[in-house]
Amino acid sequence: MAEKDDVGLSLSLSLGVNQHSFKVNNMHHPQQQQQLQHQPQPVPINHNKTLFADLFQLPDRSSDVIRVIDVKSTVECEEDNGISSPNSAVSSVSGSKRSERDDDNAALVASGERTSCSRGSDDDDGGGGDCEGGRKKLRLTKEQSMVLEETFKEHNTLNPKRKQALAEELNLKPRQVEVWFQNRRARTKLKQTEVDCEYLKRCCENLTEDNRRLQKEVQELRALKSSPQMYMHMNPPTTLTMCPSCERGHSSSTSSPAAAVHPAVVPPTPRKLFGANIRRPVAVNTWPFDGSIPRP
DNA sequence: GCGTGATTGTGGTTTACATCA
DNA sequence: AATGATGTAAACCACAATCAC
Repeated sequence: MAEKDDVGLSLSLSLGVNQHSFKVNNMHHPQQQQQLQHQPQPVPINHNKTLFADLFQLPDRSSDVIRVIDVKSTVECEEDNGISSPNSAVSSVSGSKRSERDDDNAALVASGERTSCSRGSDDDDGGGGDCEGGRKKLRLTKEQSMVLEETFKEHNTLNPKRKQALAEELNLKPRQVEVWFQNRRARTKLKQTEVDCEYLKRCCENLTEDNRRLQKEVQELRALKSSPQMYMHMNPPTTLTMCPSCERGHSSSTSSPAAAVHPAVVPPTPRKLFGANIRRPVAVNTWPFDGSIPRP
């Protein structure tokens, strides 16, 4: 537990959380749902990654390594386990189907019975009284958290079958499992965003520095150009990088026009783009990634 | 104050169904 | 009458924002 959580983040392989573009399993017919459950899970697409890769033309796309943060890096929940037994699951509305929830809520609203405790009909079986005084929150046990966490790592979304199975295994309601996954995704994404932001800041600083240096180089070259004699006696460039946007060579550490003439002298060095000291954060993982993700 | 379970509102997608040319 | 295109409502899921413990 200690090793991965030193900084509260764990880095591993995976895609991120954002998966707007893949909401596939919403069939209402039992038959179709059944079929769906046997289909491979839709592979979420990380837009953050796309953004980075496209914006900065990351060289490393093949690996599709992104940072994914382990929000709940501290799976080691507090030791207050006594608070939460699976059976204390007084919270949550009904089952996994929104229609049920909506119907419940709608019914409550319609009958004017809706209070701050918006628990649905799930608690029909004796939970009705738990509501008084606002919603109560259960605390998942260490075991429940661990199982959820593991499942989340395998895949950060749920299909109905998995949800049901998890709920049964953990003695929770499907809705609770669903909510846990939603919150987990949201908080993972939040952490991811923070890391991305930090990363972008550093990229920006480095690019600014590079820009400053290149401007200086341009000035020097212009000066040289105005004195042809010196121009002829210049040494060849020692390093050269390819400008990713215009695909023309740029001398990066020497100032010679020759660099622009022979851009392929040195292969482009991706690190140049971000500066040598910046390493792009690695994706925090949530599920295994085989690299075969279709891109939009 | 923070972590986290739960709620609410919203948007996107798919399907079934009705209507029309 | 059969058929394909189109519009619409319903159901579902995921997400963002927020509440509350």
